[in-house]
Amino acid sequence: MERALEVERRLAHRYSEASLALQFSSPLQLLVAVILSAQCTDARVNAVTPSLFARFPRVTDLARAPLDELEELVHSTGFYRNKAKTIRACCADLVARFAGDVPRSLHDLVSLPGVGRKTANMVLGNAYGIPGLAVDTHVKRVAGRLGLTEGDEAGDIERQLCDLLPENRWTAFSNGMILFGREVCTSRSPGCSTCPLVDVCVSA
DNA sequence: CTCCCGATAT
DNA sequence: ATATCAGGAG
Repeated sequence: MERALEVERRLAHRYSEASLALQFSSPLQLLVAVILSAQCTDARVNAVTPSLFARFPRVTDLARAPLDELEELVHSTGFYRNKAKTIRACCADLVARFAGDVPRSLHDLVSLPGVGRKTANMVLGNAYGIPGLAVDTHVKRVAGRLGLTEGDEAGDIERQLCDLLPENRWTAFSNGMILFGREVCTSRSPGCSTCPLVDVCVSA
């Protein structure tokens, strides 16, 4: 399947190597930002994280943060009760089991409350430079339309895509697919008229 | 499979 | 009005 490599090459040309719309300045901040990004735009997350991290700068602060205060700070991202609870529980777990550090393995990351494969791979790739291919709603949709993957299950799609690409391209690929899915191949409209991938797409 | 849930584009 | 948004837990 040469098409996957061609798609990756064009996405890499279109976007810078580690292009990510979420703002963060540490692995912990990225972890929290990705938890907040569930069913929410990155712009909305970026609007709340500065005040969140100003109020609770350290992992120990987040681990002991009053729930109602946390809920208020993340309210506009939706699912705010779950997210507040999850962030606090996750940070408490980081303190209890990992000396307050964000782990560098998929196994450990996924063991944290509120952290699934998508969040774990995002942190591995973008905070640590460890190969990780995050499959979110955009990657799932765009890869399916391009004809790179079959099926609808995220874990399945992750495996298929990882098989098609070298490890050192996994993170850039998923970052690029996500931005591309936001800008061009959106859920509402594939945008084929201005798509730079029409010639390698089975759905165009 | 359902629930969590506000903000935005269409 | 409604579909969708960098998901994960029970």
